[in-house]
Amino acid sequence: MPATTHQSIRQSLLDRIHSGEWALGALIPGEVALAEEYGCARTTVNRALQALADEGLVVRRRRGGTRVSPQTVRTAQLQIPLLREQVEATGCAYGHHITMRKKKTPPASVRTRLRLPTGTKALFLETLHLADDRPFAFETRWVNIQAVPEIIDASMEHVSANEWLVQSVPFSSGDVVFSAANADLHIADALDIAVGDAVFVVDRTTWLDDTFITTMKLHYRPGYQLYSQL
Amino acid sequence: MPATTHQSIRQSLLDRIHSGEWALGALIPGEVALAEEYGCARTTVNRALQALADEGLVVRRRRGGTRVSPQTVRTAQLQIPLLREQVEATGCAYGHHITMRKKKTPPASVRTRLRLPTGTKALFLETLHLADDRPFAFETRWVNIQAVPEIIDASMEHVSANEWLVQSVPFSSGDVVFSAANADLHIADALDIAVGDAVFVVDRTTWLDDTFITTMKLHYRPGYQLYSQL
DNA sequence: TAGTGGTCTAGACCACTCA
DNA sequence: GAGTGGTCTAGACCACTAT
Repeated sequence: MPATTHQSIRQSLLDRIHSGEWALGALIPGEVALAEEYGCARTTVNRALQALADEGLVVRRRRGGTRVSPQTVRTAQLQIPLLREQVEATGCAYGHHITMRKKKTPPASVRTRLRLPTGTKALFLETLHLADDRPFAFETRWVNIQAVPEIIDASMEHVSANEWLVQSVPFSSGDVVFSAANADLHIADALDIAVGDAVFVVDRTTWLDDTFITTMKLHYRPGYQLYSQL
Repeated sequence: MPATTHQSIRQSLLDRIHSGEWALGALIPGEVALAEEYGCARTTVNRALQALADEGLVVRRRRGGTRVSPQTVRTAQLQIPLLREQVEATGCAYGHHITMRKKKTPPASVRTRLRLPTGTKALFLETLHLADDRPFAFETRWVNIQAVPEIIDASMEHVSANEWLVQSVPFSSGDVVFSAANADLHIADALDIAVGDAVFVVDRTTWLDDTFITTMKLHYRPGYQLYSQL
């Protein structure tokens, strides 16, 4: 006897979509009909369909009913784990080196993007992340001292700046940009690779309401892959 | 007077987290307490907290209560739009060229990964995607003819293989891998760039239950960025 | 074992939008 | 105007787990 939980109904509906019972773009029976078919309350069916809608698998409109999403492209969930976890997941020992740490005035390009007043100083950090003592990723970071004054006194010996911030400061919004670049001399030197080697680059900036918290740029050693399930 | 909708409660709870009322890792009042505070049914509070839990902002455990997630790293939602949409979003006209299309036996490396029986033929496609008639991305793709026989007769003049598949065939699971690579001669030639230039690479494979549907590899022209909100 | 979240129900009203 | 999804409520029982 099948349980009539919203999860089991979600799965059943999913199966029926995959089986071809409802083609891409086709109309699905209404909530009341499905509730009767499954022998449960409409609320329960609603919840199952809501879940599918959140995942982008169906499209719902009042009066228009529920349709199977006409396109199969979905949004991928990206994990973005801590660097330490990424390294440890490969079975290597994680370590890091702070190669630079100083208060200074950010260049105009950075300052305007972060909406900092002219003349403001920010904390600049360069960190080399290691896997089994070999370079894994090179990080450059700006931190807003006004927003996170505690960071000045934080010891970064055992916990990287990334990890310290993630465990200490909330943020309300942020963005990530992924790209590929040829290593310049500075990067190549830090990662111990050849100039021109293709490196995977991640740019991340976070905000708390309208105050800038931190921005970072990560250069991964060649061979790095970012994996995601659909 | 504030409406007591699950959305407004979600927002209010979010604000209280951002304001520091509840620090990272701190315990949030129980559902009954919050329901009383907001003057609504527990179900409504539950829904708001569920939403925050789905987004990874809070962690909930029976008997243990609800806590603000101790780490601010969240999962990013990646859009993965159609190439045509990516191109048109930049204000350019989209076009594509199929530079190769033939049935052939995939190499062992591909065959085993896709769990195809030895000797099986599959459809191999090479497509050049254009923005304003200039190369934008180069795609190589394998399609399982057994799973998608209709593709043999599909005209690809006006709709790319990518788009045709996305609009015609559902899938139940898939994976995406992002990486960076130096362009080899073949890629450089197709994209009209120099050998060694860093290209952004996307690998995507989709399945319907346990049958392989298609796998593709996309090489983007230098300068391409993948953007995502946190 | 007690307290928390997880879930289902039955009923109700509302908001949107298609015909 | 009618039919669909969107949502809230009040109550109930269950499942897990910290103490």
